[in-house]
Amino acid sequence: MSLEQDKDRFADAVAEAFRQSYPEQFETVGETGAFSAGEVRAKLEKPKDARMGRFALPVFPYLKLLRAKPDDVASRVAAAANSLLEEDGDSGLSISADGGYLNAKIDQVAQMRATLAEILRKQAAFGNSNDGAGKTILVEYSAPNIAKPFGVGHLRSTIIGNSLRLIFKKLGYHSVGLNYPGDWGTQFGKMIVAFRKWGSEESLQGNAVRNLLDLYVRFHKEAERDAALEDEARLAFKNLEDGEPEATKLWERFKTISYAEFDRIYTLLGVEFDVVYGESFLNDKMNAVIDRLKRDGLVTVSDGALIVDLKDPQLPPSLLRRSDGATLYQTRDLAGMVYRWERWHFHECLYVVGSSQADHFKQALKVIEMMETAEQLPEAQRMAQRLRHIGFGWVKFGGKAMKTREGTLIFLEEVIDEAVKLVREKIEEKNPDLKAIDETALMIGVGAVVFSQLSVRRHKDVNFDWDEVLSFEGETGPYLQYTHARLCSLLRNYGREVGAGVDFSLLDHEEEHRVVELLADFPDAIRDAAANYDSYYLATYLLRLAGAFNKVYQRKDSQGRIDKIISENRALTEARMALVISVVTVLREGLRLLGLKAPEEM
RNA sequence: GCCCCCGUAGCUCAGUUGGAUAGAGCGACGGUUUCCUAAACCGCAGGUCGCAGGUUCAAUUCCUGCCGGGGGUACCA
Repeated sequence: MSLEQDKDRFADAVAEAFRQSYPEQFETVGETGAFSAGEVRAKLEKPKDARMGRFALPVFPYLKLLRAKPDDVASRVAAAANSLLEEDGDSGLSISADGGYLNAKIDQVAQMRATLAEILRKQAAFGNSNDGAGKTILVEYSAPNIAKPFGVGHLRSTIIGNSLRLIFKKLGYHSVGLNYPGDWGTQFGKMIVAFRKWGSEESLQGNAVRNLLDLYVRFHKEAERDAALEDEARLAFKNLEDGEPEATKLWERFKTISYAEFDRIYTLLGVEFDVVYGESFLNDKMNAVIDRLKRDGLVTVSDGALIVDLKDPQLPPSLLRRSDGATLYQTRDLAGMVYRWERWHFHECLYVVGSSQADHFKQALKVIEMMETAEQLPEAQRMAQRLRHIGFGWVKFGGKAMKTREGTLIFLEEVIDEAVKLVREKIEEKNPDLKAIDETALMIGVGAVVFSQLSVRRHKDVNFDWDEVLSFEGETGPYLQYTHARLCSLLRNYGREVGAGVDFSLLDHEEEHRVVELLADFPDAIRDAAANYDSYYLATYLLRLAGAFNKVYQRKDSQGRIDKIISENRALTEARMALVISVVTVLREGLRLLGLKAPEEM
């Protein structure tokens, strides 16, 4: 009997109990009103404390209608519902009235048998669904800028997007991870000007990315004193866009240097993409969009620039072409949206991009919507409602935003190197005999950095704090990995398969029941993460699961001794190992969905 | 000026379409190891939920105003 089925039976019984207990009021609300099973089902919630019940119905919303006190209603309905359930035979479900709530208690053994058997059978496929069958979802993330180093600021988009891509895949979507590096735009005018003025052949050798950054920062510093530099940069970019050979050659070299850097970082992080194309890929696709918008009668000229007036006092116009004829970021994203729609006909297209660009996406979405409305496209051919900006807060350092131009950014590689170094020291101290020490240190160090980006809801700013990122205790990636490693150690020590005839009733401690409840919640945790486009929900779920298991692991008996998982009692040990296997399975799969590795020893 | 996000324990954050005593981690203090990996576990301490109103049986949650922080506000991305 699954949890969902229990909720349905609860709703049926309670709805009927309401009708029997308050027939007069039932007359007034009728069959589909407040006493219907559907209404009851929709009002179910999770009790604050798991001991109160598996799920609960508050009776407060019914008080006005019934003109009665909460305790009276609850106890009356509970009694009626329980006798209804009993008439159906042994149901494993009972209802208690407590403080105005109808708390549902489920037969623990039945629940454990159902949950653990399902996980043992499905293994890593537990939590899979076909929610997304036949649907394509695009996830754009990372999108670093060429000629700039990969800083911790790019980390969030990369980590969140990579995880979302994996989560949607698990839910049965055709999930396409897309990287869209910024390899075009005025910044290249700046780079070209800076390189010609202060750069040299040597700056493209050695630590080229670092040198390019220095040039970029210097440009902005000098431009503060000399405004003419900005004009020079605009001109240089215009030349690049017009295909000037020398500028194009420089641009190609900047690109080669940067892509090599990105690939190294992605390998380090274990991040993958299905499709990669830069902004320049859209260069020959922008005219078509501009022409299309013109035909739709949406384009006007303003101060020499080509714009779409969004007819919204809250939004500035969408700028398609500057007064000098050059295109903009907005133009390219519009062209990209049309391109993606024509190529994939996606169910949804997600842009995992910082919240500071919220207006940019509002504008672009509005333009698409106006375009599709003007063309009177049928619903099935419209994408405006399918485009979604998945914004996230800044990564700050010392309370301030890190900005490339000001040179106040921290290199991601620097952070990872430091984390790995500290992990290595810790392993040498605690587990010096570990064989794959380098690989393990890398998995854990990267895990700490990655998890630090997922432990706060995405729309909030996160403060980059060395001590926090490099902490391996408490609510961290290494905590999850450590719990996983200990579980694996139990499996090695046990060294046998768990047979079919496990007696789950032997798992009779509250701590064990709590773990099973959490295991049963795994599919919901994945759905929550997907529904909110935020892997944070999965991350905190895993922390709860690991915490719950650690309580089992270190539970003490009445004499104050650790009640070990593996003991002389064969049947008990086997039941507990079934639990261990289930937790390992979910923990490993959960970590994978977040983009973390799960070492078996550490 | 206008728009968006944020404001909960000393610090970093949770708080599920409004519900039962506002919860974790870190830090502090006190415990647990003849070791199934102490990167763990237990206990204790710590909050006028920014402020003031309003709606409601019920507000940290919804509405209005104000205060404080951040972001955005057409020829950067």
